[in-house]
Amino acid sequence: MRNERDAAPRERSDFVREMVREDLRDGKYHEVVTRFPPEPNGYLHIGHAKSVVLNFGVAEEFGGRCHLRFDDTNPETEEEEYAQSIMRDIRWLGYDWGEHLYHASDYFERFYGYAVELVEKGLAYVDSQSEEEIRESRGTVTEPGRDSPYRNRSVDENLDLLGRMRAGEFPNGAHVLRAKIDMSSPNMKMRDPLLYRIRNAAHYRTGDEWHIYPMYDFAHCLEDAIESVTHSLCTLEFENNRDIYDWVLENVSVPKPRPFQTEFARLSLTYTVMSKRKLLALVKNGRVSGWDDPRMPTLAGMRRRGFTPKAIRSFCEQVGVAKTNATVEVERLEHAVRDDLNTKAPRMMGVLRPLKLVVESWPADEVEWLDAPLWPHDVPKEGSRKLPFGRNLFIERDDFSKEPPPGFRRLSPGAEVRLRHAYIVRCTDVVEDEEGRILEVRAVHEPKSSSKSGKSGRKAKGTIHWVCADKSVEIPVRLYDRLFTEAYPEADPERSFEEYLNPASLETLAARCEPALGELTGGDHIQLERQGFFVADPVDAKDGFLVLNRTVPLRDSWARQSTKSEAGTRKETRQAESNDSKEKGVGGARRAKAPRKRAKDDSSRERAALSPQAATLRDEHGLGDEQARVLASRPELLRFFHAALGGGASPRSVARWVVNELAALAKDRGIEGLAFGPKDLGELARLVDEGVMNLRAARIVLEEMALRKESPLEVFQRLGLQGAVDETTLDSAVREVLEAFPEELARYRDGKKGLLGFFLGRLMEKLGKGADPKKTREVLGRHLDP
RNA sequence: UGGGGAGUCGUCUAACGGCAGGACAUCGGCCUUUGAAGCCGACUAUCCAGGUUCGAAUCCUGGCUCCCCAGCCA
Repeated sequence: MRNERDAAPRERSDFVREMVREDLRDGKYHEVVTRFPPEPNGYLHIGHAKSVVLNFGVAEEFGGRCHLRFDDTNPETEEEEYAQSIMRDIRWLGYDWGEHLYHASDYFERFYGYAVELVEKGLAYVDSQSEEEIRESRGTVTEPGRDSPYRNRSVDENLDLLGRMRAGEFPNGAHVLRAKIDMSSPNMKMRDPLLYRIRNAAHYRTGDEWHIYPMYDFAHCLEDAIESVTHSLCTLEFENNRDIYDWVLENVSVPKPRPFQTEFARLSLTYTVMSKRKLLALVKNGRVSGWDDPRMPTLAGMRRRGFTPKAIRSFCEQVGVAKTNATVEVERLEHAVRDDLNTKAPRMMGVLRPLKLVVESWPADEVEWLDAPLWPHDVPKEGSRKLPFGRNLFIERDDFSKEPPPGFRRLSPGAEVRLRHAYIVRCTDVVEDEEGRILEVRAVHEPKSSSKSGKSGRKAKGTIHWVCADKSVEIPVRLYDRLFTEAYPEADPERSFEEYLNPASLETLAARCEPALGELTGGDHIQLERQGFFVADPVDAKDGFLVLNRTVPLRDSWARQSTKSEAGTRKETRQAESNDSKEKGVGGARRAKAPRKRAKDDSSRERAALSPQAATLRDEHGLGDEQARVLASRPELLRFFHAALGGGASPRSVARWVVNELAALAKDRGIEGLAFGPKDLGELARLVDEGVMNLRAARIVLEEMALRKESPLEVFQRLGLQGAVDETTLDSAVREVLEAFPEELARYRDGKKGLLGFFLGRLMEKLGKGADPKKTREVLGRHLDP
């Protein structure tokens, strides 16, 4: 039943959803509760959007719910304004937490109760060392820490101190509450982590009620447990914190079933930075106009930039969820934006850098109002606007060239071009000033080529946009580009990311636009044909004032092509340099690449010679080098090997089972957790040696044996693995399989030999678990290549 | 050099011992009153080395590289 290839496309899945599905199936939970837990100390960015989409998405798909919970445990950085912006952004993205809005600060009293519980159990203590002493006695990653002199205070003293900390009797830093775990734990996070610190500061919600505030590691797991969260999804850097998460929940009385933490990779994007700290720095240093500057990767910025919630959501879904640290190319986001806007943004015309075009054949005082559709032929939407045409027009400076490069399909002396939605014109003259700057272009129009006359029989090789000079409106336009010049602005540890700010990330111009543009209101999306998608800035749109922000330019294969041919002469040199620059390039684009290549060289070294013990093992028992090496280095496997010997199987086969199969099984359960012993394994090896069962069947048997105490032969018989298949049944089975997959067969005969495995797989399925793969393959081979 | 994670086209991501697939990017072509969109095609990948297996991206062993952890931040 693996023929999903022809079935409906598999629903989008990832390791998180798979885990949730299993948990539900296994009855670990009966409902799914996730949460999005921002700290209100900054604005949400596209990285948070990934988490929002994941958490709300998973909850929705499994019929559960997702909580919005403010993780507001640090009074010094958090503000109501941030909380408001976060809620606004999540709603804008299209998600609704319903009644499930929570605050860690609402749980402060309960946290305190749990702290008291830990103290009473002797699992937490008040430490009165200075911050410095605590840091110093924590040890390093390679050296264990030392116990605090206050570690063994009595429960009563701890309780007393903790109560007075709460009451505000001490200055900041005088004491902390710590969990009593293990100062020599290899996991730094488990070296008596801090649970509470004194902060004599006003909290934006609880005011002066508290003088102690819980730390993340103490609070977060409790928040999840209190809310009956099932799947606590967080980013990879919290992997080390998972041990404390579990420790706390195992040691206090929280509702069951308790939540479990799972980590996934946070989102990084090229040409930007994504940490709140760095974004805050950009704001504070005035590098951008604020958190909602359209160049910022914040949701507020993207909204002003004209990105749509739908685009951001589908982008997040497309990049997927995994555990690999990865940086997504910003082009992917841009693609999602264009894809959405393509069917949502009506088309209009505006000239960014105007050049006067005089249609000499058109009467000076005559204006024709054309009817121009708002949508291209492939967007199934109705609607049009009135577009004035006259003698004096503006066209884009880039759309005229006195000496056109090859392939130029726009206006040039003597050449014809179509004016979008209007007439074909031919350039008759160019007016320049003394320095050769082009002042205006003159042309004549072809009256019979009007767009409204349908197929006029005339074709121009290109089409350009334009506006009527007298009837146009001037609108300020902001052209946004990437905020940084480097794909990985944080890659160089020697330099600040701010050194890579793109000086040209914002260009403001006064565009000449067709009259319909004047009707726009804040938040409206449009496409300026041939240029890009734009949005009427929703923040600056006040009192009838209008500014257009360029959301994203259109793809421009001409620009790509022309820069390429411009650089044509340099091409060879660049090619020659490319190896060199790849090695030392500043661009982090290659930063993961270079080391990878190096790895290849390093590991192709000869492997160290066999140890004396391994050599003895090999010679005494006739083992392979690899088998001997593994056995010699794993005492528990070696013991098992020796104990399994003597049952009649060849030492080499026994070694094979021990080294390959036993090692794998013992990985999760441990050798002691296995239901079989050395003798059983030896017997299995013998049965294979003697041809009673084939290797494939034996592996299935072994898996069963690991779970339940049962002899190899018993399992073998119980599962009906004796697959003595005679030639004729084999033959007809092969025929049937080949007939069932005619397409694959054709491709195989066409040279796609990899399909042999595909057929064999199907065959083995058909023949049952006991079938002998060698024999089956032989017969299959005869049919495939007669 | 302690512990915890991760390595699949340029980029992101699938394949749960059986056809290395998709998307973005790139490059061609078709179409075109947007050099857009759309359509068609091409290109390029399993970190390395051994081993097990009829068959390995997947299992075993070893190595390499990258990320995270020594805040009274989250």
